[in-house]
Amino acid sequence: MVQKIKLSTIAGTLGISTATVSLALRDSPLVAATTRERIKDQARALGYIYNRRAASLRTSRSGIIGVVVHDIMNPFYGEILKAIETELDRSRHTFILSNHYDSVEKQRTFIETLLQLGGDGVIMSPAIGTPPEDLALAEENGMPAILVARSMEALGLPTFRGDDSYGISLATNHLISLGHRSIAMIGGTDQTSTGRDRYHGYVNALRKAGIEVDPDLRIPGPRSKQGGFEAAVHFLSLPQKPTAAVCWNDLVAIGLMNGIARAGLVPGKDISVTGYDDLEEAAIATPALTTVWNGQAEVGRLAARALLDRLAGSHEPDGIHLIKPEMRIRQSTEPYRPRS
Amino acid sequence: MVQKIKLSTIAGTLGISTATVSLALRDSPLVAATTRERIKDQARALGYIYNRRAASLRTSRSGIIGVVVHDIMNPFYGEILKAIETELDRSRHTFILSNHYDSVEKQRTFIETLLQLGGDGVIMSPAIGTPPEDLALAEENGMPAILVARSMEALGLPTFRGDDSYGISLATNHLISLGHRSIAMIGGTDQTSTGRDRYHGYVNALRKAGIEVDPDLRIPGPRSKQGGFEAAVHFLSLPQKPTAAVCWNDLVAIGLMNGIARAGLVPGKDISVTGYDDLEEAAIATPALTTVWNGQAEVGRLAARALLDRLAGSHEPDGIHLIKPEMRIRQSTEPYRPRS
DNA sequence: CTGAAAGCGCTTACAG
DNA sequence: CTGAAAGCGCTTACAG
Repeated sequence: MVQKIKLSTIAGTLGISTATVSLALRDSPLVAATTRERIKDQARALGYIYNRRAASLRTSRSGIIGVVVHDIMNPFYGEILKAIETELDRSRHTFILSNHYDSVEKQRTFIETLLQLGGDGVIMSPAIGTPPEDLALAEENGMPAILVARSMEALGLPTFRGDDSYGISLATNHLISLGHRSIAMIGGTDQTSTGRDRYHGYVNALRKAGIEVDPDLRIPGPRSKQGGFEAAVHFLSLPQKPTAAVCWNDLVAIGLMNGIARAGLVPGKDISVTGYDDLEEAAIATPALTTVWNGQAEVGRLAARALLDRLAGSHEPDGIHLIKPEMRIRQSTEPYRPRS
Repeated sequence: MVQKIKLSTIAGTLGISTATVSLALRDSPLVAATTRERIKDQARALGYIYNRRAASLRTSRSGIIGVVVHDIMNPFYGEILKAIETELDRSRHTFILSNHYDSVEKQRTFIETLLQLGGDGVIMSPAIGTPPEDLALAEENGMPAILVARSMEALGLPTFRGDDSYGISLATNHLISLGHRSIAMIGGTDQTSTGRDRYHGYVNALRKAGIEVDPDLRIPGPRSKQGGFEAAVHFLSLPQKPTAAVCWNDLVAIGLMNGIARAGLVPGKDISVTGYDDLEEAAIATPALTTVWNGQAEVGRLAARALLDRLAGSHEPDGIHLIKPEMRIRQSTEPYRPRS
């Protein structure tokens, strides 16, 4: 590295002040167009690199937005992130990403780091067990927070997610309408709002159809392909011999179908399976997965817009914004027929 | 937000200088242990937030490391990233992630942003068509770069990736040893070093076994599940009726198997399929995928370590470090039998 | 072991 | 339309 080029270097070589250079580089109308061009050319020629930390120290805005979710390798979050990225790119913000893996400490460390870097805002899907103070920390230090996919009732922060209770009832009703009566629910946890909502949606749909709810038909836990795959053994050995499974999400459904196939049964034919989310992958699974579109791209896009609007000064109403899920019927569900 | 707490606030309330506070908060032995504790307690009590931009402006180190790959939603990169994250977390570095989607402009913007933020270093899998100047830009401005998964011969930067030519020959030889003679290669591109190496490895393995290479058995392009799925139609209609397919990666292989199943054939039985990478998902695919372990976690871990070592002053030898791939035989490959 | 002072590279009133 | 000067919040020699 040679010697650092800074504003004053440009100003010096051109015989003008740093104030004018600073203004010109940010396209201020206060600087004459010709001067502006001369300055920009010189900056380019010298290989000038704008020092954002200096600027940020002065203005106390950094252009950095933090995003923290459970796991970016989970395509559900991946699809949300992609939408956030698209929206943020457009407004020239830099985003810093982190997984919390549901560790409250890892999440808090991330929020602190973001504050230290002068983050302008944060979009997060809070870790299980997040104490409200951890989110309040952000807001108290002038860093607005927006929630996606999971709610935190205590704080009334702007939140964007799907209507889980309604969505899961769509899947359950679809199976009921095909004649299924013994329907298991695979995966999820009572520790998140999403988990509770989906289980209630499933229970309510069964009750409305006059089907007795058998708690043994619930296999909580799985949230991944691996989890769904492993749950197949448990599912297939249930004495009630369920003919259908409502899965926590597409990953669990695909894993479960793989496990069912491994056991010699045909998913779709022998056992009807529904997913949740409608990941890109759902349509090309074998059999193609019947699932519930959960609006990941919408969630990401709206959350990013809400944050940008807030940073621009407009104050949208807080509270939960629910995206309405939609049924996607494919080949993994078929009319009821008894299991041998 | 209330009024900002800074070093001088702490110093003021305690009646000492900011120099002492600064030293104490970073555990300098220059400050007496009792003073240090008193200062730390006060910092905590006041809710002090360290201002990294100010510190970074002064020290010209930021603790930020950039990582840019083709697409973080691709589990191949996801597994590399997870290993990088683990290694970087340990040394209290913050990492900024970006996709370039093989857009040279998006990649350059990212490098520039990183320089503006004072990034300490960057780990990247360069976009197709990256001009050497773009990487030189980083080095020239004092930001060391480490390459993963893809090479850029021109610059001699430290590079960590699998030995593609050797790895693909493992898969090809495995199929040959099962008696297959008509073996297609699905996916990949000649525009990356990886793509060229894998195709050559496949061609060489066939030649060594005395099998004539038929260029029509190559279906270049696919790199995703969707791509593999769509390629199935083309593959199944090849007049040569190949009985096996060496796939560009696990995603293509899984997609291809889904496509084969959709067409009424049984992947593994009717058509043997190999993947590449050994993603977590390979083992639970149906049938379980025979593939080549490509050492993603190793690549990520070693690249992160190499960068941290360089930042700590030690200068490892540049050049390409190849991870040796290993065969993972599962159920998607079986002995040859003619196609009807 | 602790303090006074300069300086990192910007931006922003304030003058002219 | 342009310039001189202060200040953002740290860290680091340098004194004592």
